[in-house]
Amino acid sequence: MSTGDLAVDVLRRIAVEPVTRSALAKEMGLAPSTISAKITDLMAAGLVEEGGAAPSRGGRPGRLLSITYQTGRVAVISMGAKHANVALADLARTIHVNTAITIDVAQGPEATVELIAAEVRSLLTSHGGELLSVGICIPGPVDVKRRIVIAPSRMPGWHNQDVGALLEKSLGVPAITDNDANLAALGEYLCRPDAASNSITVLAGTGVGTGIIAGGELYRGSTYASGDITHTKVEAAADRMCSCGNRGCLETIASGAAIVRDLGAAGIEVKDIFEVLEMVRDGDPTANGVVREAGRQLGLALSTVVNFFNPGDVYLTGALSAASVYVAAVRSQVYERCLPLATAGLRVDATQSGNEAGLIGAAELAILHLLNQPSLPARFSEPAG
Amino acid sequence: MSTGDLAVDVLRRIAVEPVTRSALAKEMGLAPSTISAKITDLMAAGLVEEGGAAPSRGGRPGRLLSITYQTGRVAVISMGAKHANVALADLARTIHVNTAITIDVAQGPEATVELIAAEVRSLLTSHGGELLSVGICIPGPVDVKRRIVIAPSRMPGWHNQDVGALLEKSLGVPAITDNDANLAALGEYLCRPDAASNSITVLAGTGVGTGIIAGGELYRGSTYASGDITHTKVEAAADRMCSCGNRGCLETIASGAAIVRDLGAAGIEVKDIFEVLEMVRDGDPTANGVVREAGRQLGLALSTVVNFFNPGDVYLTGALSAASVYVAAVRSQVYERCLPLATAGLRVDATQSGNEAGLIGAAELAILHLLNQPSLPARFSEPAG
DNA sequence: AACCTTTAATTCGACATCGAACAAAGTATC
DNA sequence: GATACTTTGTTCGATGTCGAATTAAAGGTT
Repeated sequence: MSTGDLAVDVLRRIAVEPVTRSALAKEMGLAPSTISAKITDLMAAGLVEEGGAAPSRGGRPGRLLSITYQTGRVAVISMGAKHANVALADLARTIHVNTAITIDVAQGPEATVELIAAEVRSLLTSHGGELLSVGICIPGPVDVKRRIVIAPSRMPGWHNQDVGALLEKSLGVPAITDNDANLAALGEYLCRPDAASNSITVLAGTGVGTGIIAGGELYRGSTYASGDITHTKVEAAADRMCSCGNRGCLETIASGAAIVRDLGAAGIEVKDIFEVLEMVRDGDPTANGVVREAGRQLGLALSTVVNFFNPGDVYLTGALSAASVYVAAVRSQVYERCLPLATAGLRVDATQSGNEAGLIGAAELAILHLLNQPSLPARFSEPAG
Repeated sequence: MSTGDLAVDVLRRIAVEPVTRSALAKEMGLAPSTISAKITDLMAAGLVEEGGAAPSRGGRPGRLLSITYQTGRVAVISMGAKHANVALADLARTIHVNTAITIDVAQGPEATVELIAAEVRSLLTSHGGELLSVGICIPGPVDVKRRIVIAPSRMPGWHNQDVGALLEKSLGVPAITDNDANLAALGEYLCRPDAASNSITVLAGTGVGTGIIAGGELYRGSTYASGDITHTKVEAAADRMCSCGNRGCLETIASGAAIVRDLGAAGIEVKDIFEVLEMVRDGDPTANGVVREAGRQLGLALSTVVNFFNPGDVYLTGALSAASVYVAAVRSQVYERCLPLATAGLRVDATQSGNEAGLIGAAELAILHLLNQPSLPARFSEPAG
């Protein structure tokens, strides 16, 4: 993810970890003189400072550069229908605190955002740091350009709402909004040093969504609707009616909601998908079977889009990705069903981010958004409060 | 499709149609001074010359620029198993001649390429022009980087063959090779002034393949295998065995080969898909029904990838796209099956290029390849032989 | 200790692009 | 037909990037 602004890219890289000028030049493929010039500017602006010397590698040791402003924080939020994760990250996208709060989207945007903003303020008070920017993952389509939620099936009353504006009003810093699966895809891509430049990230929790990375960039489609696979037709769901009006959709058989429903039909009453996952961990055979079957059906649907999109990696995130039977079922179906050329070198892997991929992606976009604000240097050069 | 080389982009634009400097600057979003500098260089190299004056638009009239070397031709070839189209295009990608010859891929690469090269030489003799470059569409996967054909199911004996090298050896000019559906997608994208930046192009002839444009660039996937939808599972094909080893693949019901087979099973013996299309034009009810059903099944499979990829446009090319029942069937299924957000603003349209999209895409890549050769200016400034 | 090798960082000239100002060559208006 | 206006194209200074040469600061060798 290049920002187009070289100074911003350099600053971001320095924020991740102190580095020397020559390391920056090599990593970013730029001339040493170019890096030197940028560093001179950034130091003059008070954004970067020289630290100690890097260990010599047989020659003159380099001088480590680090960002001056270390207490800046971005608040990142992952919204569900009943819960939200609220976290604080630094400019290197490292998450420092991550708390879960209870919300209810049915209460509407204003009340919900206020609950979230209160938690952000509480975290800042207890953990310190100055808030610079906010990013939020929405479980529904988001028109990123106009920054509004579009027809979210699981969030009635949120259509056309500008959640970013509500957050900005309450917290007083710039905010960005995007779909949860998109941000999970971005986060997973950023987390992995060896990530393929084309990947599909599945977010499997109560619902199932996917995010797409194409050519190393987040791909959102022509109407911000990309990544839907829940309405792929699968034979095993042929007789089930879907909320979309058709029959046989994946959603009716492979989502967390469907798993809960199926267990209920089998006489096992469970509250939510987390309870199911506990049963799976405890070795309950019925729960295990239902989760495995959901994984098989997802794998079946995924094989279609893998054949079409030919990604190098498929990442599984969300609550269900914690169940190894689920991951194994998806993987075996994808490898069995896809064409040999599509599976050559294909990796199907559960998230390595402890299900923080969405938050990391949100942090990335929030930081980029912040650094693209015209008034940036002033904010940054303020001493920490 | 930007080449990264500004001079090349400017030259390409001038080749399309004489333009003035200021029009170039506006179209390409560059400063007038930048264009002036480039034009000075290109004129010094003998590649561009000033023609007459453009009509005044209320002020000083512009001076039209055109390319000096107007007789340069690229040969573009579209290969099938039994036929090939061999054509000559100019630097503006306009196709001047297009002939069909009989080949047989079973004869192997050397013999087949020699037949094609002979036709290219014959066209040059009869129509004039100097050959600058060659591009060829292959009905199978092509590793563009290593420039070899990979495991083409319809071309046994061509695995790992470098068709480009054979063409270069025979014709003595640079050659490029790519998959036919990829080039059709590129050609269709280039043909349409209002093309969406994300599109799926279906090439439906004897087989069915798709090419993908993502963010205005041709997308080829991680192993050059992108665009396969023929192994999507469709209910109507549930009992049919596919060459891939699974059952229920789209290919067994919606391809030209399947249509021919189905008509045979219904007691109507036909030679190939072109014969079927003639019957459809003549109003044969059985042929009509089979083609319509094939379109419905393709539309069903397409709806899955449209939901996933959320393109702005879907283009139908290949022999079957000439049948309006086929196009209508695809369109109705896509609109019926896809999510409202994915079909908002979605266009599903038959090719407008008279099935020359693949050739146009091949011309594009061949010209870019040519212009990126280090020895370019010398070649171009030679007077026409 | 003197010298060579290796790596780090800067200096400086070349080049591409931009934007603003300017010159050129028409049309429109009175 | 004089003047104002409009559009085209060039000139010129500023900026950003590159690459080669140079300086800086270590470690290793004899």
